[in-house]
Amino acid sequence: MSKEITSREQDYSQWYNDLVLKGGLADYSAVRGCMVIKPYGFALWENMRDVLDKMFKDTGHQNAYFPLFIPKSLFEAEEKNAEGFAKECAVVTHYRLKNDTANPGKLMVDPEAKLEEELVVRPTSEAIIWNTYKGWIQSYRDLPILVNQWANVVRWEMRTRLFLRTAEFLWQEGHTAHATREEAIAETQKMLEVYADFAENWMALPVIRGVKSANERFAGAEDTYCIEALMQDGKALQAGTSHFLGQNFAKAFDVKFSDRENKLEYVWATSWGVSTRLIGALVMAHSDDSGLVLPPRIAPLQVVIVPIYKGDEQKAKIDERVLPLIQELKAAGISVKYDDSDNTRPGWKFAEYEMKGVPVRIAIGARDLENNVAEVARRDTKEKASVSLDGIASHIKTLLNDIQEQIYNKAKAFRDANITPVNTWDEFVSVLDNKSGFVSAHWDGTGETEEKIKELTKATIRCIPLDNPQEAGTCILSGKPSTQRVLFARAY
RNA sequence: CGGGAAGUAGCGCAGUCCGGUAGCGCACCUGGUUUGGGACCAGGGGGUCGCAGGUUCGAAUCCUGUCUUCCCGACCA
Repeated sequence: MSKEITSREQDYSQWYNDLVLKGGLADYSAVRGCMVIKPYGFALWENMRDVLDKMFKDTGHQNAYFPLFIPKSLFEAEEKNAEGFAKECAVVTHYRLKNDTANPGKLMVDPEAKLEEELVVRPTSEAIIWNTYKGWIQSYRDLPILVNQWANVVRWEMRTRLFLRTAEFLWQEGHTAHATREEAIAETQKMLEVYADFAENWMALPVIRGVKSANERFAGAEDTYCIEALMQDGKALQAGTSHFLGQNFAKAFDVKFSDRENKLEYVWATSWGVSTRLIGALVMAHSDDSGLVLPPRIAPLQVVIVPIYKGDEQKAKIDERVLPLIQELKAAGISVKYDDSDNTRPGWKFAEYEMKGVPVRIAIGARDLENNVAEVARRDTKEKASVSLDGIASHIKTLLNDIQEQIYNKAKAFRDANITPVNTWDEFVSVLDNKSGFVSAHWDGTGETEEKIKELTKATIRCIPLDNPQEAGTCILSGKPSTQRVLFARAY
């Protein structure tokens, strides 16, 4: 089967779909808007999950698990949050099916099994968690509560895209409770930094740390912090969010604690999450027209070895040299696969592993053995080099680190080259239409202006960068005075 | 949810207008030759034509409904 990939230039959306499908990450399913994550894609997610999970635990968090279903009355308790999600909630109304007597062999919803109270399938878990926290918290001695859960959530999206926006997706959601405002804000910022660290150092994805405008804020939050990444087509993608929830949920669920002076106070809250959407970001940030390009630190498979031989005798000699090499690489903590299957030829394997984004390929043939070398090819640049078999394991280890760094540097150079400061409306529109990427511009700080800009250009404020330099200027649309630039972009 | 397109073997497609034995390439199986960028020869298997109704002697083909996907829009943390 030939697996041609649509080029980015020809059709960026189709290129993305081709990569996800042909790279073996995911498949469509029989359920509208829901995808099947295939073993290779799930292995990638597991690697990401494991790293993040360790980071959460290293910062004092513990995992727990809360129910998938949320009684409607709990869900609606925090009004803004409920309102924000209401339009995309799946709702369970019945608990039983029965045989359809009018239609033999078919089932129907049993009208007598209607639920007394409908259950909302969680689009996020603040409600059920804060309802639970009420029972866990009495005194300041019970705080902080630092809990995370790995879960699936459902948001009934109108238009879905593999990994980027699906009706059901996997994520983690951290939910913490604190005695003071300051501590909660510090937690929000700390977790944002964990996300940024993960994105940059593991996914090789440069991100901008920032705060959302009021319009883009999480429903029910006082402040939403985010990391924003730039894709190769110049569109921005929100890669993670961390919310300072103030006392909104504590008030909605009546969660109070006695402080040291025995005064009753409402608890301060945060929540933060990243999802399988990160896989979409990974694909779009690094890959090329030959397939996926995965950063070595989270690639499901770091090295593939392809033998090239004529006849069993040569194959045996190659095995003799390769098997110890595999042990050596594994001992160095490198994941490796020896693809000596005989049903495809080397050229096919080369193309296949390029499609799957395996960072390093080693090809070994009879000629190489004579010269005590192997051909080492790196996926990111497709450069090939002849490398001595003596000490090749340490060479590979260095190479993997180098690839990780190069991928990051390349993405960062692209990102930095696509943050364009503008001072006039004409420039603003022109950059969005002709260059795209982030546009750094003055904004008067009002929701009305932001909304108007969105209507006119489809660009939204992605974030107000943290540590943003303050400078006097005038809003590109309204001309009103502004104290700082913010980042606009068209986004996923 | 609106507009457009598509669904026929695992994948990519032809056949549909004009109803009459379901085809091609790749993949798969067997045997052989091969193996440094998607090998070749010979033989072989596999499809209730997305699903459900309808029209007809007869439906992949015509009609109705429905599901899934893609593109564009609306919506979206």
